[in-house]
Amino acid sequence: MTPVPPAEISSSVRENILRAAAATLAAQGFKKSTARAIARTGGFAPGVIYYYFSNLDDLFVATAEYTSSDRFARYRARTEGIEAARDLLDALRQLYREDQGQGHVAAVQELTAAAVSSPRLAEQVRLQTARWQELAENLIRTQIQGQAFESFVPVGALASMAVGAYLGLEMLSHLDGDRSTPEELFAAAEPVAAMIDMLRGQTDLLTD
Amino acid sequence: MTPVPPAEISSSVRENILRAAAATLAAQGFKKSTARAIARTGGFAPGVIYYYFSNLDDLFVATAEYTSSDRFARYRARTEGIEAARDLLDALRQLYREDQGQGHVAAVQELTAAAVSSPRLAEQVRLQTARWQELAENLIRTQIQGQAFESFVPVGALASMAVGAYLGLEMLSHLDGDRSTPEELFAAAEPVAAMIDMLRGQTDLLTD
DNA sequence: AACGATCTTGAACACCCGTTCAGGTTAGGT
DNA sequence: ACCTAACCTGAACGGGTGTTCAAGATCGTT
Repeated sequence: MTPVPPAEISSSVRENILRAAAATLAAQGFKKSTARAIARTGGFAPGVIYYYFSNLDDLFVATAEYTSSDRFARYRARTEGIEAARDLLDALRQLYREDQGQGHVAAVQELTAAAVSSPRLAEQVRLQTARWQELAENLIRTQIQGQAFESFVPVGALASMAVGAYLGLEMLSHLDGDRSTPEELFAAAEPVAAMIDMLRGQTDLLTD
Repeated sequence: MTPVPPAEISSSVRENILRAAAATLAAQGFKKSTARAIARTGGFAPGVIYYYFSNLDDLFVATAEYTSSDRFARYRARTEGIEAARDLLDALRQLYREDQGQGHVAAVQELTAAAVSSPRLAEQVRLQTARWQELAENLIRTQIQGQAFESFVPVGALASMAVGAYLGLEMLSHLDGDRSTPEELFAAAEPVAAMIDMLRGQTDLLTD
């Protein structure tokens, strides 16, 4: 009777459910992501969800973790240690391109909106957001290290802004049904990156 | 039999429904914003919704227009013509404070997420977003007018970024249940504003 | 005072929801 | 061959959904 799976052990089925949940969220939105809809997407019976998760809320919390961690790991690995702002920008542009159409971006957005009515989900989304915030802070710190303006930059706040801009960018792009490329936005960041690289080492430009 | 109200004429009831819809969206999220829930919030019978709107989708499209236009008008009036970057920042900070807790911000967010499954709603949200984008472009253009770097600035892309950051900021703040103030983010923008004001008129700083 | 147009109500309709669970399937140990 | 534990199925349950509509309320005009 409703046995909990032995945790740890197995299972690709669990992951299959998570993928189906993410895909359904991205394609249909939170309201239409019913147990039946998710099951249809994944090609399994609705009942199986309740073998691996105790209820739908549980599934969505797990989905928030799944869709973000996956992506986070790749972002961290591919940006850590990059020193030139130009290279960092290119890396981000490339990562963004790869994620487009994967559906995880849209899923996160739906889950964020859904968080109003689920404290557990809200907590999970906050947690994931904090990880991104920290990653952004590290990237910014690497960029400005040794710059003349290093001590002027409010890193935490700037990181919040960057994360916000990134989320907003995805939001807007998703609104279009992913019709618009974010290429122009990355292009806009290019002069900034160039300026940062140019200033590197010039220590007395803003001390006046 | 289901007569359409003579348009134009009347009605504060219609607005009352829109307010109730926005409030319910903000407090309960899109999924729980049912006809009955909205009616309970507004203190009217569920049936009345269908006298003023042809269905719930219609109501949400109208709500997207209502919550954004209201706010947009105030933003435009209170920022147009401001020349000093510092003053603009203060105006935005003040406007943001006033809107906090009004619920319109959260409502827009819910509607944006809901747009995946409603083409008409998606179209309306896109339309409102375009208006904000245009406002941002005008503000930026005013700020950089006559600056040394005027010709370097990709105004359109920068405006997209600003709108994205603003949306993202609201998203993050809403996630907290509005526990966190965005004060620190505005603080982060202060050095930037100061720099813009400082550079005003110095025409040959970046021509190298 | 009576009327018609306008507005409001809430019970009723068919339908879909999250969740359960008795039963079926599978696979490995003996 | 048989047993057992794990896994999977989908019909069935009570309850909530969007929407309709007959009936009632309201009110300016006559």
